Amino acid sequence: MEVIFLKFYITTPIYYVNSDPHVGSAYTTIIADIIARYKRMMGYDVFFLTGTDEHGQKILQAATNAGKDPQSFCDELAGRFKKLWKKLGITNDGFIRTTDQDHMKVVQYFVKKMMENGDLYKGEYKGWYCVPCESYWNEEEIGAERLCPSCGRELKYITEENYFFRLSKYTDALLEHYRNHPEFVQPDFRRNEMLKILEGGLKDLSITRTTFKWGVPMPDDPEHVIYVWVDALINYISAIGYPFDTEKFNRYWPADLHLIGKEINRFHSIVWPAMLISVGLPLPKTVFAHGWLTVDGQKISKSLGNAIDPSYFVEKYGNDVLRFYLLRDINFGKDGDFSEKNLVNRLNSDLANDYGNLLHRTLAMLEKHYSSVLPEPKEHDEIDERFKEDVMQRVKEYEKLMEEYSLTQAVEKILEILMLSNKYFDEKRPWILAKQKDFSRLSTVLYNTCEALMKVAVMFSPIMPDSSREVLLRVGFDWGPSKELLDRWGILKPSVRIVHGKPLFEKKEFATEKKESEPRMDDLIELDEFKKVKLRTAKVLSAERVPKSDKLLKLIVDVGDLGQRQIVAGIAKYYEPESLVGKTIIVVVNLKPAKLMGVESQGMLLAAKDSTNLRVLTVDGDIAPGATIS
RNA sequence: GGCGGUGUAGCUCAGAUGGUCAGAGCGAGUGAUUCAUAAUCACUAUGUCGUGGGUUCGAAUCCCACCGCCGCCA
Repeated sequence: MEVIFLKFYITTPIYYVNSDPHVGSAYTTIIADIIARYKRMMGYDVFFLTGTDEHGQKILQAATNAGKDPQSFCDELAGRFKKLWKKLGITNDGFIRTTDQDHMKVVQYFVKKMMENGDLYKGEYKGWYCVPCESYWNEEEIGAERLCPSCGRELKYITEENYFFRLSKYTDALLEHYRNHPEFVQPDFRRNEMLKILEGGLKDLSITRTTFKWGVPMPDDPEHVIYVWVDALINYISAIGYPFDTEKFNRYWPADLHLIGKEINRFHSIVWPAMLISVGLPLPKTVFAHGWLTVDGQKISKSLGNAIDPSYFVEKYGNDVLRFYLLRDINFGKDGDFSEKNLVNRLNSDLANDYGNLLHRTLAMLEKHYSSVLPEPKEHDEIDERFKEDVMQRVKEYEKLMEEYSLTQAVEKILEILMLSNKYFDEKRPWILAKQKDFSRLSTVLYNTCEALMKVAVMFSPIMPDSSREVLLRVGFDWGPSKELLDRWGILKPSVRIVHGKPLFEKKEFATEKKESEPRMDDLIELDEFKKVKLRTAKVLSAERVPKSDKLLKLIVDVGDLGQRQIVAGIAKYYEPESLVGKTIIVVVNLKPAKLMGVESQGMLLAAKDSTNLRVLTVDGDIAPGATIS
């Protein structure tokens, strides 16, 4: 009889250690962790791998700049990644470094095998090369400036003898695989991009370098160092024992999911599979290329200084909140914007209000009316039954969505349960039942709400492990989340002791105060937008108070070729009408007319205001009324 | 330059095969309620479904053109 065993091998990219980890790498790793935890909960034997990519010219450069030898530089950076993952609650089973001796041996073994299979040949490369990017560029790609299309730096024309991988040979095999395995590359729009490349035919790939030494030496030809990407990709199999620990390797390979960012899709969806075919290994089941994060609408970049340190958010809001926010607010797969303001919104409304408060109000009543002992549900009606069905339906949908990596949609199902539960609670009015001493119905309401909350905590547990554990403890569980807890209604044992406890999530305020002199990047406007505002100089011909208003003055101004305008302005507290006459002021002339206290205003004058005073803007010296301002 | 995608309420976005598809959440407003973390529940969107044409009895949904943004490739 065949024993069915469920395994799940998931990987993140190995991160390039030329700088500290930022939200981008944290995002990928957190998502992978969520999937890994989910699969474990569902009973899979999970192997979750992450690690660091430590070879190549750029690392060498970064190490040199830091005044360190490359290995100790890498050791330090790899340590920082490990530390951050620990802080983020990442449950990786392996951490691979490409400078591990074991890994380097496997790379050589792998490349040798490609060679034996006739997939490598020595060729001469002539052309433009970007040293920092370790990339070759075609003449057509670089333009007249001869700058690197990727980093913008100067290119060198070089002639180099390299080993090439016969990537072109695998075009058809890959196309075939794409056709037979529509789930191979996700999301589907990424798959289509790769298909287009394949349909255009592949070129052979240069896979060694001779200009530096920081890498894995080519077997039997140590003048050559293996291209960093080839080195890096092999991590996915070297980390699980290929080719020496066959038991472990056969257990986990092929990978179920390579989770990556969209920028490295081509290496994972074309180059890597071709390499695997070359040595006769099965291909990973799915490559999922997620989108990029922007921060407050801006691309993450060092020059903008917005490369956020994820630790900041963990310390300020807690790990659960950060993880929840990333899944909830950034539609997994697409690009999305990371903003602290939205994070606080989600924390307050979804977590503190809908989730934490529901738990709190439920447990408070149990404490008060049942001395913190979960009662047995008694009388029930069609509302109770419908509630159970609605919840269980969401549970099933959640499982389905998680399976297909629709993570954001899966979270929405959990939140739907919370909304249903709050609604159920309000419909049933347990506080009224308590006053009426209707314990037969009160017990049912409180039990059902607890059961729903337990399910929510279980569903949330891959995403928010800490708070989920807390909720489970409070409703009387001292063991971890598992699939069984989701399978049917009525898991909670009556008579178990519950714990009321403190609010689960504390609300936060997001300080929006900004220095006006320091506009944030997201406040910037296009020149076009500014140009929409038509400003002119205007000479004040007359000024008088608007009757029955202590704020408004009515001015008649001369705007040169635009004639005279009547402007109503709220400056009466700061100016005597007559003192304005004769002044040349600045007015907006294309503002929609508006009526203030029944008086039409055909424009707006500009004024500067601080906490105590207001002064009308004027011009420096004489200029004709109606002069344009730009 | 080629190919692909996208443009829907203030914000973030859902809207197979054209006909309750004009929606959800957040924010805002009104009401209810008081068990609870000023929480919850109900009700409220006159949105040119980017613009202009076309096909059709009928289009956010199909076709063409244009504008904007994005991606992949070159």
